[in-house]
Amino acid sequence: MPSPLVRKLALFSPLRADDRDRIMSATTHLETFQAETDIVSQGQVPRSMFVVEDGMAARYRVLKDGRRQILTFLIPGDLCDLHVFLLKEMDHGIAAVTNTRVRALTRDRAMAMNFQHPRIAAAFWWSTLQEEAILRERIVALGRRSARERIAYLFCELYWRFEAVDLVTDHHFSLPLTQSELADALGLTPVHVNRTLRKLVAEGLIEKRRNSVTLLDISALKEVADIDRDYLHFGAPPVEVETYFDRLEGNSAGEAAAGAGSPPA
Amino acid sequence: MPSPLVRKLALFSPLRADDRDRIMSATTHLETFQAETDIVSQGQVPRSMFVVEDGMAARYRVLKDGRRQILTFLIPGDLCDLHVFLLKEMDHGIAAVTNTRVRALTRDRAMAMNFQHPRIAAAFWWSTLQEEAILRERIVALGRRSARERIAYLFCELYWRFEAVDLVTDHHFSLPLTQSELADALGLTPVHVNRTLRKLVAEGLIEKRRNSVTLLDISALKEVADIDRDYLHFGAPPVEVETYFDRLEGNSAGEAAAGAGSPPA
DNA sequence: CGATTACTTGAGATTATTCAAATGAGGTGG
DNA sequence: CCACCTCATTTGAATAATCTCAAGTAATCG
Repeated sequence: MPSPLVRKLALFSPLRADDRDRIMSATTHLETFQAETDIVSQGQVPRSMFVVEDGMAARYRVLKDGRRQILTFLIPGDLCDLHVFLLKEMDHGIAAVTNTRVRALTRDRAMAMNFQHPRIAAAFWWSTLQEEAILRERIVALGRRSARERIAYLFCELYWRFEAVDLVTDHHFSLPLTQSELADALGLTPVHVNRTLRKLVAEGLIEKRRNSVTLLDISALKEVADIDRDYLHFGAPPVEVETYFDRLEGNSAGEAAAGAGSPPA
Repeated sequence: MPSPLVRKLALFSPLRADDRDRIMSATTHLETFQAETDIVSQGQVPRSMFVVEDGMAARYRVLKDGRRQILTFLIPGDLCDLHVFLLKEMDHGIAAVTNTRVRALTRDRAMAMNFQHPRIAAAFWWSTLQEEAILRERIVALGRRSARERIAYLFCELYWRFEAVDLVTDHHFSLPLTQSELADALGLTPVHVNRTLRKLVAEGLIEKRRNSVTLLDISALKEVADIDRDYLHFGAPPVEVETYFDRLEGNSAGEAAAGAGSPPA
């Protein structure tokens, strides 16, 4: 049984078996966080990065007066704060939404993998880019989509992301979020989320149980939200990337970090 | 006269003189884009990445029915789509807001610099991380801040970013955005931007001319928006980063890409 | 079972939008 | 220099979306 991380990376990255093994063996340490607790706190200097094994977490920020905005949800397979070693402190927090298990990865090991194994660096980078694309889509949603469209959008996104790590069965996936949390993610009020949600239910587009959803009509939801799966950038990287790594390994297995600042073209 | 890129990188990155030279000499090709034209279009497969030399550009997405959301503004010194070589097509477009000059950087050169010079890779990465932080802050603004707070937030952000590349004099900087563009960035209507803007003017917090703003009372604006400069992550990286690179160069000037998957600790 | 938390529903208040029209600034050609 | 044009800004009034407050219902947990 491959970890969700490996499952997700397999969808896009130029990783090879040995790199996958490296990642696997660097992330053996499992840690569990109770629901509602911080995995990383805002302002903290993080000591390690991690991969979500199961459960669900959320990046969030709170304003002084208590208003909260959930920035992203982290689901199994998501790499988290790979990069953080370059920054001094977290500008947001990460909290477990449900009980969540994560695999920790120390700063040192992450840096070593990142700077010594180009294919791993590329995979890490792809992951960051997907995260960025997810943030952009959220901005579009909050800035220009109605409440109804926002819910449709978020459900589509989560559906596709869960699907990518094999956690969807028959259009149904686990979604342990309260309406209040949905509201904080979508820039709405819990009350308004409630009304809008149950309108979608009434129309037969979705089915909502306490800890899960079923998307009964995905193409209708896509239509409502005006969204397409492409922004998640699943799918193999461009061929040139593979070519590039082959060339890099071919001509410099032992000197990739040396000169050669100029390109072959 | 250093380019704005180098000026910006100097604020945080572990780059050394030789790396800076590499970047400079890889980005000699200047290109000009007229206002309102696309620098990169949505759906396009980008052939190169670039650095903004002067002018202003915006990442944006448009929905089928014409609603537009501006995601980020690109100002001089901003590195743009470093990463893009890993992805197949753009999920958004980048348009020049005013006449804008950019320095192009081919895919090959960018990949070479990124994978063969760890300090450059780190600088690129930092830049991506800052971009991500900017996106997060925008999400907080659109999701949980009022119109008034959003404008205050955006002006603070641009102020700090322009300041970082020495483009602020006496609390005053160039801002060639129409109220309509501001609206598309902030998830509001032009009309509402107008009213809110002139309230801020009336209160003496800002001064707005056709193509520029003066922030008359930044601490009041920060208060209004409940925002702090820290999220932009300007400032030197943590010491461990510098230590890491020293070690990396010390023990493997010519074999950084070889084995050594396990960390020293 | 009682306590707590999540969800549901209603009614009125707000914020921001839409539509429409007027004003102002900058540029162009005569 | 003026008449004219265009585009951005400003203002007004009516409307729609969403929020707030408040109360009630269902579900969960010890």
